[in-house]
Amino acid sequence: MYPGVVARRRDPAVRTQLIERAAHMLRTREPITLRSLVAGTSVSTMAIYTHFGGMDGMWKALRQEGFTRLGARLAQVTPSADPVRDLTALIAAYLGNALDHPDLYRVMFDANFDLEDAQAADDTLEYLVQAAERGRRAGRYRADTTPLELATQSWAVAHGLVSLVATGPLPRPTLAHGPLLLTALFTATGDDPNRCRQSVKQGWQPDLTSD
Amino acid sequence: MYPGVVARRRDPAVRTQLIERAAHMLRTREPITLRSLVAGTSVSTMAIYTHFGGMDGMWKALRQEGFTRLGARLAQVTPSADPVRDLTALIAAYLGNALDHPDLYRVMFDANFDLEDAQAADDTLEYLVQAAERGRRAGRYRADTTPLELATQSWAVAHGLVSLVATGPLPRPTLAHGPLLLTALFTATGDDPNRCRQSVKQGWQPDLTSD
DNA sequence: CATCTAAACATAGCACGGCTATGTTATGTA
DNA sequence: TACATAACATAGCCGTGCTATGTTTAGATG
Repeated sequence: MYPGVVARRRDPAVRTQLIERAAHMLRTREPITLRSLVAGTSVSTMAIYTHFGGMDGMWKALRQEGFTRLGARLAQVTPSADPVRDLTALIAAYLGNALDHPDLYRVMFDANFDLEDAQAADDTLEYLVQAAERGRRAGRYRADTTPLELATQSWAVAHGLVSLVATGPLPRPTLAHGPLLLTALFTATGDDPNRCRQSVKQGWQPDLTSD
Repeated sequence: MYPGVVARRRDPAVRTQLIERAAHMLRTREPITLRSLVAGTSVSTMAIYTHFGGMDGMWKALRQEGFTRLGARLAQVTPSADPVRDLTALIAAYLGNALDHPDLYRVMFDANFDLEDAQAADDTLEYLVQAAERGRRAGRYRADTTPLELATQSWAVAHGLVSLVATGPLPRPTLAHGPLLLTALFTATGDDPNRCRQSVKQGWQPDLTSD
């Protein structure tokens, strides 16, 4: 009788509000439960089910949000004429993000790593790949290492260091090993040692108060 | 009247049984809850409280167990005349352990990293420190890097790589970057490039079917 | 060996967690 | 304006960790 009839649309603002509140509760170390999350908002517990399908979906969306924020932070790194400096700066930004939001960082790598949009993780890696690609074109790396490989290796080093510090047993000064590790990696990939040290030194400014 | 009286002692076998069952449930992906853990055993839920003080204490003990197993695996690495080979072999064993028991590995680095005995984590690190120390004495490394620093750096690299593979988004073949990363690190610390490559190649045999 | 103490142990029930069933309301098309 | 549909509110279910309480048992003492 009314064939093309379409019902009430869900309000995207509710979804955003819930994710932002969850991120804030994570930051302030409040336990995030179905009821505590909706408490203080104008919506009921059912909102979590209509917008996320349950708490699992909410955590998934929160992981997604973490990658989005990381991507935004990496985007703030302005490319220069020195790709090695840039790649270092990207890694430093990665560390800064993890240190500023350790709980969110941990959530990002939780539970089977299922994201709503797996592309989001690839997109952040792409920042590193791009810098590596420019480094390869600039002749700073040997051709037998692909940009993706170098980006992945840089990521592994950064993740290992920062996760052991931000959510692990190592003390914060351990981060000072970052430049040495990156220099070791870049040099092993073909960059000139002295030039590499310079580039890494210039790029290594982990801004720990941005967001 | 009976001043020095001592009451019934708790049975250590119960504690061991519960931890082993928890480890097994972790391996078989069964959800570990207070009730599901004691189900199938002859003990009641109260046993978790007398032996661990609650589920938190049980997880803590399980983390401890993880480090104990890791230590046992590292102990299987027999030292040779080549300390760089040995350090590489230790890292390979570390990776093998994490890949064999990814869930236990994740638990080990969960939640504020509080262990029953913080020494256990240091003890496993000590294996790496010892190898690094022997490497320094053999003149393979410069004196401006302490054995603890080199061990920590090796750990960070290994942890970053294996956690992104075992419980993260990277595919398993990514582990093949291990030798390159270690060679880069050891070379940057002063080892001769060719000799280092040899040592790493000899040490890199991640036995993934032990335990 | 009998006795008494204290802790291990079992049982029952609490508060809170995620989730679902069901009723109500708002939205947008016809 | 009428109606179909899905967003939304409410209430209650089951499973969770935990605690209160009663019972049992190991073991030192005399």
